[in-house]
Amino acid sequence: MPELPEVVVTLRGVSPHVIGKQVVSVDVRESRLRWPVPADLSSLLSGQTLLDGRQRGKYLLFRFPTGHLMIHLGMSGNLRIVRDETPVGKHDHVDIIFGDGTVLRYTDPRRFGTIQWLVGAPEQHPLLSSLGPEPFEEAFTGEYLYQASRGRKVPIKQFLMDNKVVVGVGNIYANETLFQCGICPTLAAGNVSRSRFDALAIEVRRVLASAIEQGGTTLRDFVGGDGKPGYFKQQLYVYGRGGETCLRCGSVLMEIRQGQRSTVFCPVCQQ
DNA sequence: CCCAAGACCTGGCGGC
DNA sequence: TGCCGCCAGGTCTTGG
Repeated sequence: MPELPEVVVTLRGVSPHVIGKQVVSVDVRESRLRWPVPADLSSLLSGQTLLDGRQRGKYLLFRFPTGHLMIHLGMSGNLRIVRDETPVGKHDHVDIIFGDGTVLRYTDPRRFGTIQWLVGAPEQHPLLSSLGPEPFEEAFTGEYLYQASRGRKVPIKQFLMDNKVVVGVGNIYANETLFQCGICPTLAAGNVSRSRFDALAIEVRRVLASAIEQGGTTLRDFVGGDGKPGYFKQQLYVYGRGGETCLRCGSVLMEIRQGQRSTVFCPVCQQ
């Protein structure tokens, strides 16, 4: 599933094809996503012009004159551009059809994603109101992480994946950034030093930016808005490599479970 | 408030 | 080839 880089790649891929265009209809073939897709989505959107698209954490926000279409891709979702005659696959749940025959198609086998219609300021929506800073925002600094972590006993890896702390860092990139910084993922967040948080903030930005440049990470089904997979997988140092050797020191990488997610780290490089 | 675990889904893979 | 258990990019909800 998409973490922040995949969401950004998706947004950049689809935007040029749909912004400024008018919706003629919406086809909802399966409304049972994480929450039901609004039954009247077609009548809400039809006739409206898509003004712009942006991203908040892993949420995509498409602005229309009367509100925002908010889309989350869950674990297995993707959004891409097809034509109105493109054959429909089993998990192609929603089509947003524009006047020139362009279709923004939402696909999601596991249906953990969501599509909602927001009226008013998106930041005030319950799903967005308590999100932490964007990793590329100025507010995201080592000092911020240090302050936010005081007194916290959660392992640093889970702290980094907490959307109230910072948005966009999921399981792949949490594993990768901690490796790059040489920080053991099981350390209590509250015990991590200020200088290590400085390095971590820098590394989170660097890893995410690099993944975006590579078109994201494709494990099996992620494709960007242009239908192409991402190539960051070739640059993963630890994720998916438990039991293999560390690319830095040659030790055997350990794999453990933290919060029901797999963590892979080098017991020598990360302490 | 903090933290851990359960819940929601489908599909791919390894093992037998 | 078939079935079974386990695993997967997220995050809300519940319970202690």
